[in-house]
Amino acid sequence: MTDDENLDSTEAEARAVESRAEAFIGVREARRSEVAEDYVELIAELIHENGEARPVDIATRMGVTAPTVAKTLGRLARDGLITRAKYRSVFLTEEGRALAKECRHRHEIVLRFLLSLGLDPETAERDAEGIEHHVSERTLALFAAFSQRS
Amino acid sequence: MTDDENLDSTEAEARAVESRAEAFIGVREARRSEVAEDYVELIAELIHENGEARPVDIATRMGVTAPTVAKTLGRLARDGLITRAKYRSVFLTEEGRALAKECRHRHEIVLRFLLSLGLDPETAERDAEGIEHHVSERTLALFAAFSQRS
DNA sequence: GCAAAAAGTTAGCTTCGGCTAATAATCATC
DNA sequence: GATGATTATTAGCCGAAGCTAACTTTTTGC
Ligand SMILES: [Mn+2]
Ligand SMILES: [Mn+2]
Ligand SMILES: [Mn+2]
Ligand SMILES: [Mn+2]
Repeated sequence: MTDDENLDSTEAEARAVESRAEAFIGVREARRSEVAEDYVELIAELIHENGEARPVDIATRMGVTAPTVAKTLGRLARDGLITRAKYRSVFLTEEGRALAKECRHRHEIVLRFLLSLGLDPETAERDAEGIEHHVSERTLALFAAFSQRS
Repeated sequence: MTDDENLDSTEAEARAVESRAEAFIGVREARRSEVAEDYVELIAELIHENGEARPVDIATRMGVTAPTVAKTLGRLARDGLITRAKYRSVFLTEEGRALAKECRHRHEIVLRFLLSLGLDPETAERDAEGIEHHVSERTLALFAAFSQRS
């Protein structure tokens, strides 16, 4: 093996390592918004169906306790996704509404895709709830195209 | 609307809420093992390729700092997935090896599936790294079948 | 309109998974 | 085999996201 080859393979290896690290970094970044995404999506749905989004309804649907919801809503408010008044229901900001819409759209595409693959609705819903947060724009487009075509 | 209808729709609604909550609970549970899964998978790969898994190599590939690796390895050891001696490389336990094998298998199926859908390799690797942790056995089987067939 | 139930909040605890700074051990090189 | 570079560990910080217990406010039903 020449020195040149050695250098080349070392550099190629370095690029591979770097690119792998970037994948993990990207996943960690996606992870950071998962909870916020699920909350705004659910809040939008509750407002649409019930006229309002009450913490108690968020809690039962998310399968967490009321204090957990309270704390999370605090973060959402801090991040400009919702507004709220003490002991009152929650409202989405413009930004929150935009995020909710985007999340609902993504959720539906992923769900439809899994269903069109032949998955049962229960499992499809369960898997979609997790997968939706880790699907790039490109993948989403491929999912949508597949469901359409099939 | 009769009382009966009212009761029925209320109970159906309650079941829907319950099932939704279970989906979120399932996703949260999957989330709890994501880091461990990625680590054992990587450790197995490093041992296979380099003969040993050094914290520094784990760190560069995961895109985190050395202390983060040290702390995570502590949890993996506590959970019986690895063994280690101070200032030495890491080894997988029987259980760790089993988990690594399972994760590698799942990772490959998800990756191949995304590639066979027509996704570019870079994005496929990135998305697979996140999606793999949220794919049920059933979905995995469908993914595998699809890649096979196409 | 009051009492009980339901809903919401607050305080305080836990674990996880990230970080920096400082220290310690190992390895490589001369 | 000393020493400088690399690698590993420890201590200590932080925020997210869960929980229980205790308290307050609002809503409901008589
Ligand atoms: Mn989700
Ligand atoms: Mn969703
Ligand atoms: Mn992964
Ligand atoms: Mn993986």
